Amino acid sequence: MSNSFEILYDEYEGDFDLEFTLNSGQTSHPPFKKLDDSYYELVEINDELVVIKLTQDGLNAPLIVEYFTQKQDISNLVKERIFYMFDLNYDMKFYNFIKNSDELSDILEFNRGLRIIRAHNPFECIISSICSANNSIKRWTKTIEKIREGYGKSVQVGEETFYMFPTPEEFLKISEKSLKDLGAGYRSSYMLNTANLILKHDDFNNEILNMSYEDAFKEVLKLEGVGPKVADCILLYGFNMNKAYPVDVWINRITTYLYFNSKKVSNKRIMSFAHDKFGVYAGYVQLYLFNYARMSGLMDKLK
DNA sequence: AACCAGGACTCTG
DNA sequence: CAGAGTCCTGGT
Repeated sequence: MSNSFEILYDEYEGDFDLEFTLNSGQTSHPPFKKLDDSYYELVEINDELVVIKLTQDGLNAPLIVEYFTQKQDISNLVKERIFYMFDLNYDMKFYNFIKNSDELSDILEFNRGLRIIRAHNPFECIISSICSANNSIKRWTKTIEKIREGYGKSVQVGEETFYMFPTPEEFLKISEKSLKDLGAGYRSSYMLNTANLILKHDDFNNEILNMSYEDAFKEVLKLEGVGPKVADCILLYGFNMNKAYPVDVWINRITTYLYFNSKKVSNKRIMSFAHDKFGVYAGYVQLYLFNYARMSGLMDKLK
């Protein structure tokens, strides 16, 4: 059965544009499935699989939420999940911070309505992030979708089937050869070894969650296939740590363009610069700069 | 058909 | 600590 409700502009902080956000290339998970003018995603709420359908007619328009479930009305829980997923309670001081910066104020306008998308859970985020390393968004998306369709739980609504990312137990049933066949390449063994380690390490997620950003970074870096960039993606999207500033080529290019007069600067220096300069807003600044660098055409010219 | 883009890892200086 | 080569595959 299905239920529905709306989330109105004055219920959340700041601006929100669903479509813009979902298409911004964030590697927390692949884009939601689009059918007609709505976006669908399968989520797990209190051990129950729920298909969520989201519709929004542009920036700050009412977000129409419909969900499909076996049990009764769980609108409160679904709403809570959506607020978490798109960080709808986020800190408005970020807007003021970025608005008052000479280098960043144009970028705020360009990205109006863009939000961080939080991953469904740390495990999915960690494995997906490892798969994103040295990979294109397109190929990464294809691989993750095939992993879901081949090995995750599924729910059917009407004609459509929706898939979860596999749990650690389900994931570890995949052979290395199968993962390679799905396009994960040499990352396959990293993904499997890390999944195995997390499954054996009892309370891994809670331990990370209770650490400072700095300690968590060092800990996640120990996982196979996780370097500085992937570590920061995991902490930002999977563990809600907003100090993370994942530095990929795009972030390196635009940060050096804006703050280092386009000189060559190592990723390591970019990271520590961002921590000093942006503090707790680093994660959002990264998202806004990344999207701007990809979408504005500016970086293509500079290349 | 050769070459490049995209991060992590490993080895070397 | 920095720099270089290798890994896989889709794109030119």
